[in-house]
Amino acid sequence: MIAAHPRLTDVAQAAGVSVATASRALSGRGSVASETRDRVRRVAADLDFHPWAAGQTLRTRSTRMIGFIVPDISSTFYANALKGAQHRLQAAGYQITLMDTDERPSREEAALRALAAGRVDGLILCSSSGDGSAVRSIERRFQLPIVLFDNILEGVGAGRITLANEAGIQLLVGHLVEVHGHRRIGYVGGIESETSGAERLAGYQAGLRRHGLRYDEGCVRLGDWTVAAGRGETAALLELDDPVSAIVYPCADLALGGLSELRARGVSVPDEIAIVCFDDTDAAPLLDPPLTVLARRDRDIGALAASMILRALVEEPGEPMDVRIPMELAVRRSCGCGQATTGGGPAVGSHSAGHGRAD
Amino acid sequence: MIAAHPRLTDVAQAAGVSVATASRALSGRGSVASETRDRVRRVAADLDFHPWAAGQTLRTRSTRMIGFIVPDISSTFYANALKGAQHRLQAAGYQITLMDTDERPSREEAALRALAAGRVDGLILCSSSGDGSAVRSIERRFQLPIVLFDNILEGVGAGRITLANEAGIQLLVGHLVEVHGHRRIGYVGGIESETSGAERLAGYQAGLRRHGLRYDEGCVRLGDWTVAAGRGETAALLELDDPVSAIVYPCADLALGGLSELRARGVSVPDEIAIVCFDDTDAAPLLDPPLTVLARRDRDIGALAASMILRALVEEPGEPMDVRIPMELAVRRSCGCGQATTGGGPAVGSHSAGHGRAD
DNA sequence: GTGAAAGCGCTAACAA
DNA sequence: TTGTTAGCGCTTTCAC
Repeated sequence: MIAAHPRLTDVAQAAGVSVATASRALSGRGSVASETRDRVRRVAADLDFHPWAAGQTLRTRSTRMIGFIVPDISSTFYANALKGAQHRLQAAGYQITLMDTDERPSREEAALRALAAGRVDGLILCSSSGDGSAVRSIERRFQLPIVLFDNILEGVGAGRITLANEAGIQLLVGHLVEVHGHRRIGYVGGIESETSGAERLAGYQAGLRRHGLRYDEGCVRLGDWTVAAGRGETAALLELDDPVSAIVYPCADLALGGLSELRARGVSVPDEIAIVCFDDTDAAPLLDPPLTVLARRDRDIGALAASMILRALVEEPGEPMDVRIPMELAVRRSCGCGQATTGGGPAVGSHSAGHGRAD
Repeated sequence: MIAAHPRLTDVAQAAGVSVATASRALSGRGSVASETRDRVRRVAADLDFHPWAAGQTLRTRSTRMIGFIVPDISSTFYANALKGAQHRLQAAGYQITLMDTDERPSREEAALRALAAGRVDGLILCSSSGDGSAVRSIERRFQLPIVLFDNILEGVGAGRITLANEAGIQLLVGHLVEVHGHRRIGYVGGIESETSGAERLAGYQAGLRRHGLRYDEGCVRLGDWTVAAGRGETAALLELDDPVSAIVYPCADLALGGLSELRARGVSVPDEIAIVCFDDTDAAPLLDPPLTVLARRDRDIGALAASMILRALVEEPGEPMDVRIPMELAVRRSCGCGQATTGGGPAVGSHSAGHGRAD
């Protein structure tokens, strides 16, 4: 229930003009005598008038809302991306309606439908589904600009932003091989329902190939993208007859679980087993040992998604813009590097992967 | 820009009824012949009709949106609370507009004004401001139900939820004194602009008092609520002539910074200095040593806030409901306890503090 | 049980 | 430059 606040008619009346003039005076569109405009604005300020969104939306067909759909807002990557996006959108007069899908494709689709039905002007979608058909139909149906973020779906999106998943993992594998001489490297990943998971696994394979190492299916364990799975799959990897000397984790939770399992078993990291991780987090430099990861600027990435949406909102639907976010090595100690910083600021290495724009 | 989807008139026309009947058939309010109702609903489904929010809002004065204002959504506490709140609100047909204020009171006020102007039906506010006057004026002005969450502001709020800050910290201090025999305990906190910070500091003081320990101002360091400040203030604490043997941290970031500083200086935790922390996080059990903290059910707390808002939305504005969330010890190793789990599930101790409801 | 019509607050086309 | 007016999509009286 929304209660009485001053309406445009109240402002108009108090200023002794018509609502049309009041509207023009406040919006700046159309011509108004500067004297009148000032008077109307003064009155509006006195009355603490704010135009009622529903009226504007009904008339202009714009909600000034952008939907942001994420699998899990408690992931720092999405949270920081959201902050970056919000910052930019707010500057452009937009607000964010957030939907957390708990990684469930069914909820994602429900979120999509709920928002598409006139609640938002555009959508930033971090899909956790592998199936783009729902998105495609909604994009067509509602002619709604959708920016795909983190995970790509085939044939959809007014813009797409992805991390350099494959190149990033190759960077990690390369570091393990070239700097530390590992020859048998394991991979504990999540089941790849979406592109980013698949690309990371592909990066692992390509990394091995590039360094002339044999790809052994037994060294790859895929489960959920959770701490618990990280623990379990790492345990499974340790049972191997011919054990690995290093493990690559494509996400923070898996690495946390893996590290916990290794510690529980008394396996020394990085002396007995080295580990590296795709995601950086606040805690990563403070773990024991500090985690070697890939660094990126989460907030900027979110801001970029926001810019893409804003662009799609004003421009004709041209070619979808495809951006790959490059990754950089943040070398710490879990890879075996000796005297790297234990502090917070990621010690960013000199290698970098990915390129600014593809397509 | 929102594009053409079917309107209620389209549904009505296709079903051969008036818009009024179509509206009644779909909403279930008013009487419609069951045959007619079924026909209309079938047609609506065929057309994939979704009522356009702005029209409903304009007419009913309800947006079915709840604003959620947080200082920092990348904090897992707020993120999980949001998830809990969203879950409950969605079930009641509401969505969430999120505003992250980056801990800036000016942004908080801007968020408040932006949302109050007809964009939301109610507000869940995690304030980072100590001043309730802006909130009070908005609450009055717009007659908007506001649930205060985590931080309390004087004389405002249709409902208030706080953690048992004081009792929780006392639990931590009590554990350090009773179980581990510490007599000189430091506190590295944030500058208390809001109630929860002040209550935690008060809990520290009360904890000392209860155990007959002298309160020494020199053992208390207050800075920002950040990792960097945790590092700096911990360093300052270590410079003391008469050093402390344990440190209490009232939030996760401060503890992370503190732990990092201690490690950098080669101070062994918990042998030389024991530490405990108010906040639990995913990483806490995986740090070295695993952090002894207070456990709580973040999602449930968010769901509770949502319930309060929903209640305020339907009921007359009765007495504001005041709830304190009790805290429990999750004993790990940073306090000096020996063989506690290193794994993920918090090893919840038997003590608990706080009570279900105050007022 | 159903339809006609009014009106929520706002903007924009048109007239003056 | 300003006012009059229509109408966005929906719900809800009020007649029938």
